[in-house]
Amino acid sequence: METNKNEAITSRDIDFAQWYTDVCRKAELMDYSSVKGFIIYRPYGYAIWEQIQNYLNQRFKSIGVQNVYMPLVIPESLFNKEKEHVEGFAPETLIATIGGKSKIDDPLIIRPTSEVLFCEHYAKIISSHRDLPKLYNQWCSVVRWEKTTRPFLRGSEFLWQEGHTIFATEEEARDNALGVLDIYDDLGKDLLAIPFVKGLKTDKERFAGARETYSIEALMHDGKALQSGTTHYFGTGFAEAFGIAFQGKDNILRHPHQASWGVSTRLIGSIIMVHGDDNGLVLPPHVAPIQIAIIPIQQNKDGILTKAEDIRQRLEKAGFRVIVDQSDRTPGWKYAEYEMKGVPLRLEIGPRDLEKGQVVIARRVDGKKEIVPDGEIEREVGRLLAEAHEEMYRKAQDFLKSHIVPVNSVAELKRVVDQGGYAKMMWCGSRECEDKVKDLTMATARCMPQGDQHHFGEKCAVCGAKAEKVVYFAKAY
RNA sequence: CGGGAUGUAGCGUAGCUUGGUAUCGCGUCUGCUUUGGGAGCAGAAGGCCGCAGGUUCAAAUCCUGUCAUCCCGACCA
Repeated sequence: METNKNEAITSRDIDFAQWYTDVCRKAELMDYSSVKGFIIYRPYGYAIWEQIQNYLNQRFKSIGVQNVYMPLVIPESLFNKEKEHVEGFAPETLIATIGGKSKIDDPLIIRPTSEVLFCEHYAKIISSHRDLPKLYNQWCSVVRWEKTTRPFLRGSEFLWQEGHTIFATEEEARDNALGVLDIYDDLGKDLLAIPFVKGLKTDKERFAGARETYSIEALMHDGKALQSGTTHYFGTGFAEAFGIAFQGKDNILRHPHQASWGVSTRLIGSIIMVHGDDNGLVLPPHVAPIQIAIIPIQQNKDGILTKAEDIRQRLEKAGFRVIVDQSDRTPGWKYAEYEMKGVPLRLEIGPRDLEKGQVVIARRVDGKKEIVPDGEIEREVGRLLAEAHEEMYRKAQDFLKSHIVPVNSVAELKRVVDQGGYAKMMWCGSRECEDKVKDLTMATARCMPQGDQHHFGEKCAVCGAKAEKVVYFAKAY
């Protein structure tokens, strides 16, 4: 069941939202299901997620994280234990009230996040300082009954990882939250070719139940920000609510400190909207499920397919993800198809190439073609993929940097965010000023960035009081 | 959850005002010829007209409800 590729996708500049939807469907990343907000992750889209999982599993394990799996459902009575947390999620929970044919007395919440399940478990298994720390993570899906949904960006169900860690001291827990934030930042640099702004969330934007929330924020091509991952320091609030305590070496009973952190399939949305162009998806080489698509030209002629297959095997042996498209579509059709799907490199092999002992390699990121001698294919593919990653990261970083603009008034801020990008503002830290900006401009405080807290003014750009923080505002998804 | 739009074959659509059993293009299948930027010819298959009620001799068409998708707001990864 192929969809029709002949119709051009909507141009980004004409209708960015429509372009996004077109790419999601025509690149075969997902399909809609019959229930609002629940999407089908098709093989090509899921394979991108698997690359992200592989990277993070490796990084998580290097800091001592263990994978676990918690139940899908949470009894409502358990969920209600931490007050702020409940209030944060209550409006968007899906609840099961019937089991078999009988009514369930304590209704079961389909997890919107699993804090309370981890806490309940931790309360049982932690009693001594010897039981700490615990660094658990789970890969699962969660359900939040969303009003507006968009593929990958906001779904009623989405896939994610949620890490829930617990430590003896505040310092360790906060270090964990910050350390994983750095891992997420590396994920952007190493895998996704996406530069993030990372920093501390304002109190208003903080996660329900957390003491501190940190986030990585990506800037989409249309100038809107997308929160792409969060980490939280919880303090001892959950531990107190759930009765988690440990006896220290000093024989005193204490509550441990917790952190949690997660990224979701929303990252796929980030990849699409940061790198994509009017020809479709552009995948960063390290997440691309297919890194090289080999297109045989006049494939019925002697030796062409044999050569293509030989090259495929050589590249696979060298560690690349590669396919040969032997279907009987025309070469032009295949070019367009793999461009739509964002495959980083296309390798053409035809009679002329065979004769001269060479191939043609075209890069998705800029369309440039190179002629490569047969004997150098493995090496050149490695170089071209590395260059493509660098090029994509550099382009995204240039775009990000040129869209962070310091402002000294709400009027200036509005101009910046209306045009697209981050307005960088000095802020007194009050909720009133934050709310006022949102009311007047539709922009929200994305974060107070790490590494960009150099004060460039004395006064809050909203109220004129003494400025405490540098904060970035943007319109967000 | 408010405002607007739309659901007809895998995709895009005509038909709806004025009820009579669904049009066209692409895709799919078969065969031959093709192949360096979305191939050509010939033949074929494919439809609970989103779903559920109602009106009627008769409903894609009229009425009611419902579900989903898209866009714009309010709320959130």
